[in-house]
Amino acid sequence: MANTLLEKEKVEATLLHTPLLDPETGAELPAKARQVVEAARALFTEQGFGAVSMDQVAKSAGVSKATVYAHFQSKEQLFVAIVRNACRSYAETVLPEVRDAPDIRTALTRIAHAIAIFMAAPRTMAIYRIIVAEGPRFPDLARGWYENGPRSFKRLLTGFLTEAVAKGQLKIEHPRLAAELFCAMVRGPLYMPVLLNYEDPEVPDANAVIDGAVEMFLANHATEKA
Amino acid sequence: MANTLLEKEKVEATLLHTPLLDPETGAELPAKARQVVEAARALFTEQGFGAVSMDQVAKSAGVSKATVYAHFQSKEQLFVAIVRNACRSYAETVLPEVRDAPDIRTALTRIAHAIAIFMAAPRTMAIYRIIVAEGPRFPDLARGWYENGPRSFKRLLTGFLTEAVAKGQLKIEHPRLAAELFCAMVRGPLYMPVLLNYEDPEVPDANAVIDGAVEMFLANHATEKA
DNA sequence: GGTAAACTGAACGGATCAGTTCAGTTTACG
DNA sequence: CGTAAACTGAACTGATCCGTTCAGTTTACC
Repeated sequence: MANTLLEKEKVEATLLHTPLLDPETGAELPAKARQVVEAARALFTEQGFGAVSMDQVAKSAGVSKATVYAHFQSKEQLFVAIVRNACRSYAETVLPEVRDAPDIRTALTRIAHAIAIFMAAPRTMAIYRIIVAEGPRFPDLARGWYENGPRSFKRLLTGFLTEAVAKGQLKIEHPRLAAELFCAMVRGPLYMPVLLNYEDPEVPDANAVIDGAVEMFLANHATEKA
Repeated sequence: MANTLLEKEKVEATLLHTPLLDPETGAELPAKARQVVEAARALFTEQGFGAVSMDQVAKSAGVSKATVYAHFQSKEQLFVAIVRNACRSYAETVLPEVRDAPDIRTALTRIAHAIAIFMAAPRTMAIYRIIVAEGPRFPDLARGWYENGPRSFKRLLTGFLTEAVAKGQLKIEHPRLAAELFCAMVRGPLYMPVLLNYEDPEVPDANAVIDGAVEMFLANHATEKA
């Protein structure tokens, strides 16, 4: 399975170390506000937005409720702050490391690995779950998440594929479509069990999915020399 | 785009005409209970489980709240009844019509169409949204939905592919994996905009996705004679 | 050390909601 | 017609929760 430059730890570290920013001012959040955001993120992702009370958030953050409301106008605003911070793009950290892969198959496999690891991260799924659940109530938020997350990643992947075509490593008529299909092949079979917390023994395991997706992709897009 | 035996109307009709059954006894629900389920389904799928009160359900069903509780133990039980009924498998109605397709490419295209139409149905997405949102609170329910819905469909598709292999129309090493990848390619790019109610102009349209998926699939799995 | 800001904790208002109760009305049916 | 079941509507309980208030305490900083 080759060693992947994109270990699980590295991806998760990236997710954890993004500093918390105020979405309005762009400044870093003060300490107490950070505590609140961290606690609320843990609670919301565990139990959902509706199921968590602000008293719980305050208690779990080790802070008085008055302090919570001193930093965040409302429960909704707190939620917005969480998602805004959580979806700041991981994508940039994934693709550059892949550019120096020995061949295109290896590169694609690494990308697929990165997608799979990212998808399987509980935090990713938790945020996704909340976005899906509360999307109708926060349309702007859902849109922001989508643009910073999935769309941003697919743009980068499209760019990568386009470059590979220019280098003669691949032949692709519609790179954007190809990027969509590739992502979908890796993500599709793997995310549902994580989302529902239910391991379906019939679903092929991650490595089989990754290899299958790369195989399928190359069957359609490889150039002769590969 | 060829005429599809699987028109949107037919799929939706199938979804609408499945009779409402009591998940416990299997008997048909009495009239008032049906009203409640229908009203609750409309409200839940529109506003989500948490945002709808039982008073709203009763009012919208044209029924007293006491009657609601005469038929359903609790809000949770009502929800269970809704999802159980909603996910009774649509899959069986989709695949048989495809068996007499003139060639494998046409068959795959029709299947892809059916997936796309089903995915795009607001009712499908609404149920999915609730399953995702409330899954942690109703693990059994989420599992039941998954088994009756996605898994059941993929099993049928796997069977279809296996038959096609036996007939020499396709060559596939792992039919189950192939089924997963095919589904994912069609569904992946198309469902997010519906889910978030946000049309991303960068995402290829449904026909492009369907054709692209079929193309990719056949590039890997077509036999020489195709 | 002193001042201003941030924070605490506890209480409280106002509102919503799940689920119950019940006396009275409608419906189904023999 | 008469009876039993189903249903109504409205009030009520008990609980939760968001968000506010405020007197008192801690913290940061000059």
